[in-house]
Amino acid sequence: MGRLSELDKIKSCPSTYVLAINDTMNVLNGKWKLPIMAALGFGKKRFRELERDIPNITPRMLSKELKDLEANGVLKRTVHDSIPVVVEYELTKSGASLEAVMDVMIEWGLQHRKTFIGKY
Amino acid sequence: MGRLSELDKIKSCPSTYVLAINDTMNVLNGKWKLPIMAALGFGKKRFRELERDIPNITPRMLSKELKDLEANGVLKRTVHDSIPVVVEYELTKSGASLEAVMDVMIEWGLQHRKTFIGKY
DNA sequence: TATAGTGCTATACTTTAGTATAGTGGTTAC
DNA sequence: GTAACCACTATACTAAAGTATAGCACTATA
Repeated sequence: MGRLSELDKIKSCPSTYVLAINDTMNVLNGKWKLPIMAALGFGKKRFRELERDIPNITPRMLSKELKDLEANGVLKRTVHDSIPVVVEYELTKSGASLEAVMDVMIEWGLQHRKTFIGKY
Repeated sequence: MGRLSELDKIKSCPSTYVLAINDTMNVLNGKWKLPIMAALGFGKKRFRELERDIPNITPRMLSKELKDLEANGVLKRTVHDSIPVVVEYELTKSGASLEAVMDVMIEWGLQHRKTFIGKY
């Protein structure tokens, strides 16, 4: 109840909730963030692993997007001080919680494609 | 049950579900689509009304984004053949159903901002 | 008939996002 | 010692997204 009415309160003010939605969308913005998050959904991975798992991504973009995602607190970069160094990337709790958001996006996307292809 | 396992099946294949998520994100992509959808959340509006309600949008962008949104089937453009003509834009059923997706984005966005500001 | 509003479009430009290609400094395997 | 792998960075470019400014065809109002 308290939760629902809080959401309702926010939704009565577009400029506020547009900000909140933008916060969410910005985390996944661009061509490569989603594939990266998806690749990390199965567990921690190293830089070169990600580069191989995500077709056509360049190291430049991978590096940049990993930094963005880390800055947004949805993934964590760990440097193991072994020799040679091993660098691993994994989702944070916040990043993992994005899965719930992605789930509803998957459902809407599939539904939309169904009704859409039917019409046109 | 059938629904949940369908989602699970899709989620086991990243290339498929990344597509579905992209379908959803593309509908709201760019700087202006979300503000437009938000403005139409309260009911039908005319072109100039939208232009006034959305700060700093240019008619060029408004026109372009309205076309995109219409092409994506989330809003409908109606020309009333009165004199002078009145053009109205409103959400379709599909567009209105996006609200559920936006709701979870609002919740994640707010939660994320809370934990995030706490940390940095 | 001049002024203002509606619903746009056209042209030119800037800014941001993404690509292509090469290279660095370290490590290990042959 | 040279070839190859790791985790990137640097430079230069192209393409896409967004902005600025002006204008058009129409109607309504004074």
